[in-house]
Amino acid sequence: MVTIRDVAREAGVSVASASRALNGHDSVTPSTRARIEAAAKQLRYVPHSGARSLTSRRSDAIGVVLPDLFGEFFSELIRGIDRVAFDHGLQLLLSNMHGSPHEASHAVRTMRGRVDGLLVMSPDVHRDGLIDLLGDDIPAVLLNAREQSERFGSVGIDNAGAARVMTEHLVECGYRRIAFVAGPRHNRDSAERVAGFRGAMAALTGERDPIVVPGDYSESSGAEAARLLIAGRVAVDAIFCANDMMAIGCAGVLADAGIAIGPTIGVAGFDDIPAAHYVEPSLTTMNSRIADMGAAATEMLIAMSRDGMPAKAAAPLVLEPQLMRRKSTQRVADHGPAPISQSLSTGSLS
Amino acid sequence: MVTIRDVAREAGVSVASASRALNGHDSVTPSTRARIEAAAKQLRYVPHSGARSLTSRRSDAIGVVLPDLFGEFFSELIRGIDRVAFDHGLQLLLSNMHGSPHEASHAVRTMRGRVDGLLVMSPDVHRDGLIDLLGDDIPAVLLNAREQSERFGSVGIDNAGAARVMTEHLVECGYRRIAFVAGPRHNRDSAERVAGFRGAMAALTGERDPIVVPGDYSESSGAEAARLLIAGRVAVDAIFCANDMMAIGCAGVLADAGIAIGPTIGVAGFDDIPAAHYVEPSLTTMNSRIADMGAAATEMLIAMSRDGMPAKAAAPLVLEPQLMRRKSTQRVADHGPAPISQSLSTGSLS
DNA sequence: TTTGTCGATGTAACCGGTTACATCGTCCCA
DNA sequence: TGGGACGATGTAACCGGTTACATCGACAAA
Repeated sequence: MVTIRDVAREAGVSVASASRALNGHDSVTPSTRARIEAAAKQLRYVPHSGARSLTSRRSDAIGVVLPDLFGEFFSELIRGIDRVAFDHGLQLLLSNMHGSPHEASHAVRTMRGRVDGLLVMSPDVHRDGLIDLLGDDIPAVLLNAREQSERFGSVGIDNAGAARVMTEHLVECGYRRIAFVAGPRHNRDSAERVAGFRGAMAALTGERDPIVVPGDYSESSGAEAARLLIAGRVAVDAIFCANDMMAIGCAGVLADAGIAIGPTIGVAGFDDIPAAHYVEPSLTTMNSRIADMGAAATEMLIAMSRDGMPAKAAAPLVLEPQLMRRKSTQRVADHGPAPISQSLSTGSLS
Repeated sequence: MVTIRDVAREAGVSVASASRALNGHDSVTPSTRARIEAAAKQLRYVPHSGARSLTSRRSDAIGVVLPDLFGEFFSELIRGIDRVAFDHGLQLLLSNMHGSPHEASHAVRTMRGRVDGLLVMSPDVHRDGLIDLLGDDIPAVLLNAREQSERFGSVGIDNAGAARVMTEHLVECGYRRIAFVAGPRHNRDSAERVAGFRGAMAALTGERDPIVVPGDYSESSGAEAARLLIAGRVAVDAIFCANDMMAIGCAGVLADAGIAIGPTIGVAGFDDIPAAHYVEPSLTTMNSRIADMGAAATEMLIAMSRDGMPAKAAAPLVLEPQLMRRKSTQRVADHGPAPISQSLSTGSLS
């Protein structure tokens, strides 16, 4: 491995001069600089960033600790984080805690000293024991956690508000007997969505105890919920699922049962994953703005580390999801663009 | 920031003893060890991994350099990489080169000294000038690149073979006049898929110059291709697209034109992104096994670094995509499960 | 009691950079 | 011609760990 001392020796100068020349400092004679650069090139010298960040006390990297690598959610989040991080020349050190508190603390520990800041998405920072692992010496932003603290930044989405917006939309469309399919029992997001739904139902329809079916965010649990409603002969004219995958599973079962989705029973999801756009009929849902959340959290982290330590966290940021109206809550069927004359296409294409 | 010297002072021992105790070495008296651990806990000491890896010459992290954060592709790849990396206790340092050779070399340079190995997905390592940045001192595995070298490992998928398999499937289904929609002009994967398609067509149908329409992997370019074929009154009974997004765009236009997808015109894609499963009719495609590719590359990288440097690369690995038969190439309509009696469902649900 | 051994602990060098401070030579001005 | 100022370069300390080697003390054997 070639070090800066090798370069210095080759160029016949001291390491200090080599360092200065390679970092573009001004107090170096053009000729020495040229000699040093030539030596570096010839030896294929590449600086050791680890060693550099030891003295400079900056790593130009931020750590990202995620509970799991959920499909859509994960990639959207990373995309948003990357967008901002890239603009600031930061790299991403990724850690998947695989849902285990032990792994979570391991991840945070090994990130110490190699990142300038931490983006942590943990269902529960207390339960995971992260709360005092996140020291005062490095800024941290919590994602989607309801942790109010002076020490951390925090970015999340307004689940309750979004559920209210969707419920209003359903009522506006004319649906009245609305059932909700919940996510995993201890999932905070899901609980907030249920609460928002309940509140809106009480306010809008007077129904104080609407039907809430349990689910677990999986497509199959959504299907199961639909079967349950059908088998129980429950009087329902719309189903609002706590996420899109369950809504898709739900819609599949309804369609197989010959029920017109939209006209007969409205179906709505939450998250706006790409598939929501592609299913037939397309799914009305709340866009969670996951990428925006990642981007906003990264901005906040950068701002915090600029302000110096111990960082004073900015006010928690809460993003409002957006309603995406699609066909699954449309009471009158939309037939789309008029088809090109059948005779023309069959005549020419087959 | 609390260092190991603080811990040592607090416990009344030397840094050497502190280091030994905290790393579980055996030559430490139980009582001293206890004193040191107590001090560490009290001071909330967390070791500085950057400093540690400077001496130990291991970082327990691997660098991942990607051309861009494509949606499905990216998340699948990361998932596969993470699966293996996690099993080996490795972290992932991610870099997005945003399609720019300059960024690519910057990424590789800054990773020097903070990772034990590199996973590089670069359209062209030569053009990007990465070829001699990837020194001999750190193992590297190239993803999806046709670079034959002793110095690097390499993992890719058999694009040509997969295109052949799909073409055979289409012919077996009874389609004869098959058009291909290509990806971006300089994309190597796309070129290989075209070549596989051409070869198979010549062998199976005798057609030496099948129609190949240009595209760019986007949904809209697939739609455009379909419009082109319709407008040109081209005699075609199946369309094979170089990726799924184009196939989805293509199918959309055909459906709007009133053409039955499957019975009248078969449509096939490539990659098997989740949406392929959800579109109606579901899309026949080749599963690229992206996650497997990431996992295999990571395994190879780990094996290389275990063998010591300069690493001798293993033989290049080429994965065979799998055919996913779905409805878009089904000549007879499949009506799915018999619907539950309409009277029952409407009677109970609305 | 002396000496040799061995285990626990301390000292200091080292990993590969950066940088404060010292040194040296040149040039300018009195 | 001598002294001061300044710019280029070198020396060495430092970042926070690890570890080879030295040291020290206790204990056993002679």
